[in-house]
Amino acid sequence: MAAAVGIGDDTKPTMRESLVRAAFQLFLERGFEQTTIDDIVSLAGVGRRSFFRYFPSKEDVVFPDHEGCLAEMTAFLRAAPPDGDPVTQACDASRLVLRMYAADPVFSVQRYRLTRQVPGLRAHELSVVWRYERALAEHLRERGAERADGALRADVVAAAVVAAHNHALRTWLRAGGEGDVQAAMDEALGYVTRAFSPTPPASPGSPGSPARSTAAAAAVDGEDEQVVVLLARKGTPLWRVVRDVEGALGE
Amino acid sequence: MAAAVGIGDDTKPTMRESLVRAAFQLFLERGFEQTTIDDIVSLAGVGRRSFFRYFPSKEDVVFPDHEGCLAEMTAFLRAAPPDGDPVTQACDASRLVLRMYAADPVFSVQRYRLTRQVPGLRAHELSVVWRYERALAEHLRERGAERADGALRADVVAAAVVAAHNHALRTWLRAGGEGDVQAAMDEALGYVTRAFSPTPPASPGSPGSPARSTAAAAAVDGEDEQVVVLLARKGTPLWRVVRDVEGALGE
DNA sequence: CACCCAAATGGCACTCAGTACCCTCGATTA
DNA sequence: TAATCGAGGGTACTGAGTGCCATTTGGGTG
Repeated sequence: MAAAVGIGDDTKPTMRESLVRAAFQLFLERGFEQTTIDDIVSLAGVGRRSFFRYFPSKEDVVFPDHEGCLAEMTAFLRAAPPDGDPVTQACDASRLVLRMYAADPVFSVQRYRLTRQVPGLRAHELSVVWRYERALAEHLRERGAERADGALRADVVAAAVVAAHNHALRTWLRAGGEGDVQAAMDEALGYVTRAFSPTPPASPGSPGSPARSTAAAAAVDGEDEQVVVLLARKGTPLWRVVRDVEGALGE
Repeated sequence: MAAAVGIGDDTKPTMRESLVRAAFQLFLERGFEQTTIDDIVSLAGVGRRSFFRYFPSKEDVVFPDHEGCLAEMTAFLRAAPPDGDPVTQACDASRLVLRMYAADPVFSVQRYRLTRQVPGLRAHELSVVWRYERALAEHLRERGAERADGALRADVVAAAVVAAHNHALRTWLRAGGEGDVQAAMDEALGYVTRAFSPTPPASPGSPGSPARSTAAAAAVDGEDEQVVVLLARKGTPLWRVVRDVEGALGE
């Protein structure tokens, strides 16, 4: 998943990149509403019709990578081991989204400031976030179907995970992208998992069942501690690595 | 707060009521997107300009009473006793919103079916719900400022309350407005209050505390392809593995 | 090289939401 | 009666988004 705006890329930028770059330049220097589609496409030097081939609406150009990120997240959830803790998996899925933001802090902060002051963008962001939340809730519902209140719990936990995620993320964005997002996210998600873990989960390093060895990852019993060895080609999709290593780590 | 559409009201309907009535008639018989503002105002027998005097957008006519309901809720929260339990107050505030829906089940069900199948309306509803959630979060933050994690907790609890509210409400709406909403709402909100009760289920060995220094990853150039070797203790939190391996994988 | 095909792009015209501005009408009041 | 004021109506405009068709581009293939 290349950076949102292909800075430092000496190859000819794609149409998407040109449009995003032109749009953000204008949005930042004169505002979202004060910028028309015609302004964007004329700065990018492309036809007006092309804009709507790449972005269904003016708002979508502000979130150019969310469609792919959502797909990545659903793939991650689908590939999650059925015997793992669904809440933990949901948290890990939300960390996947955080990665996208953290990959380009400057861009993320610019976008945050934009969406904060443009009501139309805030509304659009809500519908984006809503899709993540639905994906999490669906996963939790499927994996927690044995509970009597499974559907309710799924909705509530998904909302809580998203809220914690947004809290940590926005605190970081408000601070201009300075500081340790990961740590803040860990704390926020930890708060959620603590609230929704009726049975205190086994502490890390539990001498549990032997790990199932996958094609890529395997557990090995060392002298005094078990370790996991993972081999993966460079460029392997992260979710695939995660899936393979997750079982071996034994939760 | 009078019913949304003044049925059985023998006085001359106000402009608002005429517009809402005409709009819903057309939305239900030919769909939201297939209905233009001109259609609505000509059916209502008023000028086109008048529509936008009463509703800032076409979507707003579908939620004619939310502005007042939100004001009612914020007033309720502001008037809540300072020594009460903020979470309980937030739940009660959400019950206030439920009352608005339950006051006119037919209208609520019609609107639900409409918003479910029109993306634009769903997006608009999200921004409406978002304002309720912000109001709850603000209240929780103000009333729970003594906690260290007050702001995080406020966001998470507000999201959980709203999610529980929506779960119960939508289940009822999906069933056509039949059954006891109040009971379902009590159960849903009870689930949230239990999860965030003043005495949390203190879980020893909390999963939030990350194990230190457990994973390491490095990229190695092989004969014909690069591979990544990962070593990790069993039980290492998955997110930590992800963090360590993602750099090595080189995107 | 000529040709062709398919995808990508550009151009044009159109619908419709939303806004700015001004007009009319009727009721109240100085 | 004149001045005022508020509710509503009318007109024209901007700009987002769409459908349709022409044009270009970049391979293959004879």
